[in-house]
This record gives sequence, structure tokens and C-alpha cells, in this order.
Amino acid sequence: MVSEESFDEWYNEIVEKAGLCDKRYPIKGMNVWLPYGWNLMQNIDAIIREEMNKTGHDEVCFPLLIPESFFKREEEHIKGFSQEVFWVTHAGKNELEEKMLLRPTSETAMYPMFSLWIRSHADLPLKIFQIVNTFRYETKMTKAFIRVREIHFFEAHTAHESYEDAEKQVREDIEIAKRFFKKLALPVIFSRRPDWDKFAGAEYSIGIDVLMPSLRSLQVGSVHQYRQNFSKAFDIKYEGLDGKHYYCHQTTYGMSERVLGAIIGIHGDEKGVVIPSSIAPIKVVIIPIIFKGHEEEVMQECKKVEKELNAMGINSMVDERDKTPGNKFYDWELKGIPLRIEIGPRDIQKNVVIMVARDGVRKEIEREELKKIEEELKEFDARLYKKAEEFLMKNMHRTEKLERKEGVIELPWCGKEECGNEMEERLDMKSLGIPLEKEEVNATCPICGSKAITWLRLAKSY
RNA sequence: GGGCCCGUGGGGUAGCUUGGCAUCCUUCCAGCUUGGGGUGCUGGUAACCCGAGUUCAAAUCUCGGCGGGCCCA
Repeated sequence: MVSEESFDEWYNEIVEKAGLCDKRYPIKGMNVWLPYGWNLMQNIDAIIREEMNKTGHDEVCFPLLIPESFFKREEEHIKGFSQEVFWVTHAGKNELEEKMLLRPTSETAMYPMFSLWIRSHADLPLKIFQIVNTFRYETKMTKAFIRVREIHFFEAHTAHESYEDAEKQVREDIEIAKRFFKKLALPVIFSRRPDWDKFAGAEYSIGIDVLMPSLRSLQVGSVHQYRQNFSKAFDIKYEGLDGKHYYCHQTTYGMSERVLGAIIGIHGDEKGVVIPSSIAPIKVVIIPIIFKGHEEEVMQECKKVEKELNAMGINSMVDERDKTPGNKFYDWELKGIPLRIEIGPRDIQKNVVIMVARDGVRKEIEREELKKIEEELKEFDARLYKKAEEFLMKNMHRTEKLERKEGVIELPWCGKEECGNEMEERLDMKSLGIPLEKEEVNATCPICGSKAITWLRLAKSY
């Protein structure tokens, strides 16, 4: 893992060096996705798409533009976003009769349509999602994948008959998130955000955070319970079994390319990024070790191995470029390909291949036992997760005294906003929120001294 | 919201104080050579963020814009 001090500089360089994005596009916070980076993002999307399909969500795609009148319907929501929306005010030279905005998120685009779609309890639950770009005019410093103005956004929206149904959805979202982040070898923390930091318009919000090597937390996802806040504003009603009309209960679940930012940050090292096999476009790269007089023989063997691996469903590629092997090693390590196989004349003679994992594990594998590679990929992912989890555990501190520490701190909290704010101020940290599982706290709030009712997590965050 | 620093070939830089032919490394392209951790040699392509001002003359000085980075609230 990259050291705390050098992390930010390392990150800024590596995203370009590894071919993930090009930051030279001249609009702040809008970068070009390069083929490799986009490929990774698509593979991440494919995992969440699969989870959505498994849990009965249908994919949709809403228009990018939202009329001003839609956007203005929910008061809290506007307050939260009005400072950062991009407006479309003209068509050619003519001013528009009604301004339109680029969606900063899609509640206000979707919910007027929900109101048309939902008629009776038989239409519920409604579970949809989309993966689209959203726009937020960030004034702070931007950072590739972590703080951008055009966001590659996944958002799931659901509508339910009752609060309890919506609560079930929240629990399902958490389970989806657990499976999702596990596949990416990312250990995450779920926290119920304090009220002063919840999503604009939500009843409550659950934040999903990771801890970056800089010991700052990064929010990589969120689940919101809206209760009837939006359905009342957007008139989303259904007819119940009793013939009466009720407002729906709603939830959302959102994530963005920050997930990729987290993968880069948490798994990466001095050599470059490290990609878990679950999303690696190429899982095994084969490097021919050519010597004069053996060119044909080595290349043919490499291609045979490539073909066999691909037949097993393991995406593989022979690097045929006219470069020296060492050069190729550095190249693929920079890009974070999980496994490398080296084949030279010596190996052909011994009937083996040399396998080197991106994290340094090196093995000789019998030519007949290539299928072991599948297992090696799984073990590689498992090692990534374990290492990241150890880092997180090492840097989560539960303490009863108000003292500055790096990473994530959990302090006993009485639940009062003023005490939470003072903790933030005195520690120079932000609240992540409280643990989802209730537990007894036998301690007192370090600010006011009254009995604590929960733990409050704090961290410096991105 | 407030403050500070920076912008020179694709990437990294020197030059800026004291205005006058733009330095070096790397990448890239061609050829030969080499090939189990950045092979060597030869040749080549390629840059002063944008706009205005001062001046005989601006990468260099002044102002504005855009972009990048850092710190504080």
C-alpha cells in the first residue's frame, strides 16, 4: 500500500500513467475516460447490474435535462443542490421560456413519472435503476474519480406500500452492497449519517465509506430512506386494498466512479494500480521470453497457453510487442493485471510456466495443470481483501477520550447535535455517523458528560 | 467562503530575479542490436496556457481569463 504522506501525489500521477483517464481536458472536474479506465468502470457496472437483476430491479434511462418546475417541488432537496446545478438557459440565441438543468441526481426527473406509473398496490414495489452521467458544479478542488463535476452515477430508486417495506429495501441494499464490495476486495464501513449530514430530502441516510491510504475516509455509496418526503411533493399515490389512496414510501441506493477511485487507492502500490480479477479486463498476461533461434517455438507455446486459458473462461493475452521482457513486466504491473505468465525456452524444456501474481507471489506451474490458474486468481483476490481489511482494522480506534488519532475514531455520544459538532471541531474531523447495529455503550459523552447512547464515528474525509 | 503557489515538446524539467537563438532527461517514430526485471547505438518528430498591455524586442514585466495544486473556515 502507498504511504500516507505520498498518497495524494501518487494518486494524481498514477491515474494518468496507468491509462485510466486523461486530465488534460480543459474543463475543471471533467476528465476523459481512457480505454483501460473505461473498461474497468464498465466491469464494475456489470457487477452491480447483475446484482440489480438478481434482486428484481429493472434498468431504465431518464433524460439528462430536468425542467425547473420539477426540480423545485421538494424544498429540502433544492436547498441541498441549488448551489451546484448547471443550467440550460438558451436554445441558440433565444432564451428558453422554462430553464432546464442538468440532473445532479435523478429524483426530480423520475418522480413525476412515478406519479403517472403508480396507480395501485399492484404496481408496487417499483424497483428501477439507471447508470448515467450526472452533473454537479463543484467549487472545491476536483480529483480524478473522487471529486468530479460529471459523475458516472449508478442510482436505484424504489417505491413501496409501507414504511416497513421500504425498510426491507434498505436492508436488501445493504446486502447488495456487501456482496458488491466484497467482489472488489474492498472492506467498507456502513454508518447511519447524523441528521445534519443526511441527503437533502431524506429521512435518514446510510453512508458506505472506505479508508484510503491517506487515512482519510471516502464515501463510495449511500442508501437513503425517503419515507414519504418525495411522494408527497411529487404526488406519488397508490390505491390500497381498501380503496383508499396512500402516498408511497421510497428509497434510493447510489454509487459512482468513486468505487474505482477506492480500488486504485486501496490496492495500489509503488509499482502502479492493482486490479482484482473480478474486474480485470485481462486476467493473465503472457510474456514470451524470446532468445535468438527460439522465436517461433516460444511464440507458439505462448499462443497455445493463451488459447487454453481463454477456453477456460480466463481472459488472457500474449504481449507480442517488440519490447524487452523487463519492459513489459513494468508495463503490466503499472496497469495492475492480476497474473503474469512467463514462458521461455527453459520452461518449455521443463514443461512448466512461470506465474507471478501482481502482489509478488511467484510459482512454477506444471504445463498440464493450467487450470490451477483459476484458483490462483481467487487466492489473489482474497489476499487483496485481507490486506485491505487489516489496514482498516489497524486504523479504526474505539476510544472514550477526546484525542486526535489518525484514521476512523469511534467516540461515545449522547446523540445531541451540538456535542457532535464540537467533536468534529475539536478533532478536526467529520462525522461518518453511527453503527447500524444497536449496542450498549457504557460510557459518557466526552463533551457534555451525560450517558452515551451510541458510538459516533469520525474521520478526516475526502 | 478566505488565503497561497504554479502553468515551457506526450510526461518531467532548465531558463524568468537582470527582456534578446529555449536546456537536459524521458516518451514517441525509423533502423540495426538486444531479449529470464527498464539492452545499446545512430537518426528523427515535438513546447513557452489564452487574451490584452508595456517595449525596438516578452517564456521572462503588468493586468485579466482559463486550468492545475496546496492550506484554512
